Amino acid sequence: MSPNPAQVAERKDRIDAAAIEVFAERGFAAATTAEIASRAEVAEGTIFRHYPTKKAVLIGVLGPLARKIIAPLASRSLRKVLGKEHASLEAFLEAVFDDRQKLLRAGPPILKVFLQEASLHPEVRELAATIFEENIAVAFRQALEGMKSKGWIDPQFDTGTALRLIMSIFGTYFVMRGLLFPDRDWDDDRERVQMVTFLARGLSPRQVAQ
Amino acid sequence: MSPNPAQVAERKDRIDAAAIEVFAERGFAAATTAEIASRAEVAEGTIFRHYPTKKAVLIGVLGPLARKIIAPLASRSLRKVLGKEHASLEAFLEAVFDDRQKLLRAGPPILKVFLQEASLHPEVRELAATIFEENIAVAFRQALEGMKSKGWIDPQFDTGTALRLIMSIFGTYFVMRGLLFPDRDWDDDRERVQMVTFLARGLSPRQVAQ
Amino acid sequence: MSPNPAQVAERKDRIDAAAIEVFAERGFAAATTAEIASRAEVAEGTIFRHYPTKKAVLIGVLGPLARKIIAPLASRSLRKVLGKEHASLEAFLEAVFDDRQKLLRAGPPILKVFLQEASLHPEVRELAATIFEENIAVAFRQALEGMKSKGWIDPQFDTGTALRLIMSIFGTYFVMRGLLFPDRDWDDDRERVQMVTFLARGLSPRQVAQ
Amino acid sequence: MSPNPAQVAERKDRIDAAAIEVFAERGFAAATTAEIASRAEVAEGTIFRHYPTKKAVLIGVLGPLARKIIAPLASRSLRKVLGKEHASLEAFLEAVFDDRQKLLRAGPPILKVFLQEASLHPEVRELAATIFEENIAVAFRQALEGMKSKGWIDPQFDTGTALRLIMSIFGTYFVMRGLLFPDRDWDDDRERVQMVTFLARGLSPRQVAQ
DNA sequence: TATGAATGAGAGTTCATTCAT
DNA sequence: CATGAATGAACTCTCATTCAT
Repeated sequence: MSPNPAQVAERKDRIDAAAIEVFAERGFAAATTAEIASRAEVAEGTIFRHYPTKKAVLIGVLGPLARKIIAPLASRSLRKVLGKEHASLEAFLEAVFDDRQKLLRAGPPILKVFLQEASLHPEVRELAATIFEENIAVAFRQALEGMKSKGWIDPQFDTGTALRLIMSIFGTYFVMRGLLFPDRDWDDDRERVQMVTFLARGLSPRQVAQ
Repeated sequence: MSPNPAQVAERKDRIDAAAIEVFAERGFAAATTAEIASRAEVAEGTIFRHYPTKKAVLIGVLGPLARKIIAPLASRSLRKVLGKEHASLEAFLEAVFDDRQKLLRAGPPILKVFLQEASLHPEVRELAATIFEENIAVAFRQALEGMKSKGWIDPQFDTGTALRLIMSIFGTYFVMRGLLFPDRDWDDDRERVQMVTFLARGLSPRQVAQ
Repeated sequence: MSPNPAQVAERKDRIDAAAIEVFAERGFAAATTAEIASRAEVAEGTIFRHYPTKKAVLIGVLGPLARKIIAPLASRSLRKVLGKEHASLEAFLEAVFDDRQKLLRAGPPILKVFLQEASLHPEVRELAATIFEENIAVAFRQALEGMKSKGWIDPQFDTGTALRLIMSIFGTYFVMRGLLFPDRDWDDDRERVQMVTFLARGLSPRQVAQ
Repeated sequence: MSPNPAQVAERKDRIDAAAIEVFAERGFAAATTAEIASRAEVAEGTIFRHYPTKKAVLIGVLGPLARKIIAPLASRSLRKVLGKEHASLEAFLEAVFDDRQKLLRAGPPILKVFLQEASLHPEVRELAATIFEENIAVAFRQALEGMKSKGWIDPQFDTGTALRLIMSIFGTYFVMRGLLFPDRDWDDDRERVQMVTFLARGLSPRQVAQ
């Protein structure tokens, strides 16, 4: 009974997608529900049948969509990372980089929204932290622990810190490369080599001169 | 009331300071000229005698203020970095870290504004890039070149890349520590040691067993 | 779902009852069809199968419901008033007061709606006038005429005026007591005595010193 | 400095007057700020420089305006009532009636608003009670006490009750006559005589047959 | 007949900007 | 140059009403 549930869901999906787009382009505060509605090809009032306020759109769209996009990609990544026996720390890091890059090509607008709004809305911050923790950090730390015991990573580094170091290098690169200065000349391969070399060298125990 | 130039300038300074504060707290789009005016203890109309639009306030306040705050601190930092002969790459990196940390304690609101608005306004992005380039990057690269020739940094790293690697590690730490999760437990000393160790090891040429 | 006529009627009754409730609480303009629907446990659209517009709900609900609630109570009252031979004007007025009070305890929401909307909607005004006229005034006037001929009521008072005088005193008391200031301390018995004494004395022919 | 304060005040007065008008015609909930603005010949935004919300317009306009209209008239009335030595209770009541009637011709819209909104908004209710108490009731009760001691009013009536009885009779008449059924045929003089006779007779001590 | 998602006109409110003083 | 009241366009949100199911 009542309008086709599939259509209802499809409409909500269109609203969510449009919202992410507009939030990414304009930022939350400058985004208007009118524009979201028009991109979703939906009446403005329809948005408010699905979310009580504009802010609820932000929160309600970020969580589920992030899980839909990040979770599957993250688990693919982790299968690579954990499943395969990597030949070396470098090989592991290369795999991580490549995977992250694919992830970014899949869902950049939502990531932009996270970056833009995190410092303004504590809810977004916590959401991002939770999603990261659940989908990435846990398994990643496990992998790093494994490498510590193999002697690939210096045990003097706290696992959490090591994770942050890796993420700092790759994350900053992706943010600059993809969001801030996409028009600069980037030599991805060259940068990747240097980052991986640097990370591997930095994390591995000091080669004692023997 | 009075065209006294000193008063006029002082008023403008109050507007600028108030603007930065409000932009940092609410973000550009959610900031209101009314709040800026009230914090500056100035009539709303007065803002528009100094800037034609709200956006002009953002741009016009970011540049000069950034130069006023960042330039002096940056040059102090560079004098330390370039003037002193550091005993090692680690010593250099430690000095950089400590200096950056002081800088952040001095002017966090303006930095928050840069971070928040960079992805939304190309002008801000370019401004930040220019300021960084002029005040930090040039001299910093010089220092890095010097270390390359001393054999402290592996010449396989492009100087620009090396700079970005260092900034990635420290920058990400400061953003997380100061802006995103200031309430988590942070052991600054422990983290600093690990970051410096990691950076030094990662950048220095591989210790060839000899 | 089912065109079962009993269910249909029952649903309509639920809508009517819910409508009166909500109109009484919020006033017609601030009442929403959504709230009426939810209290009636009916879909919002269902309301519009029974009434073409929200205003039609008001009008269409007030008349029949008023007749259902007021008419029976009023006729009970009139039987008391007309049927019994009262010992005095006071006794008659006491009976009226007590009866009115019971009536008010039975159907206050609908009366509140009448009071609130009468000044705004001519239809409601006319409806109230008609119901009052048909169910109360006619018989009441008859009773008053009887008392005039018994010499209990001064013939100088027009019967309609006398009716209004009685209704003014009791009505104002009930509105203040029940609707406007229910939280004040009211000594109902004391007030009743005074009102009845006052009314009786005011209406009865001047006691000529004999 | 800044726009002429007299003009500002005049504009606010226009808003207040327009608000009362629209509230009286449509009721608070159905009144729109757009209509108030257009009648006041003011931009809609201007209303919100004077009042934070529409509800604040209601409250903020009712109080001062009521004091402006009711207080002077009430005091005039009271001077008549208290200053003059009335020849009889009837004379007193006639004076009251005439005075009230003038008051009603002066400010009916605002009174309509009070009547309409009192049952919906406790603030309005309290406001009305306060204004009535301060401007009318206190002095009126004094007058009634005086008449009790003169033997014009039966001391068995509580003064507050006597006040209510008088107000019930006159008030109900004015509401029906002016607001609810202005189009009926009303013989004001005839009604006045009857009300005054009725009130005087009802309140005065029973003429003991001697 | 009943449903309830969708609609869109219009509500109250905000705010950058203007301008008479 | 400073003021701050006024503006009105644009915003978020509400709600009676419609209509495919």
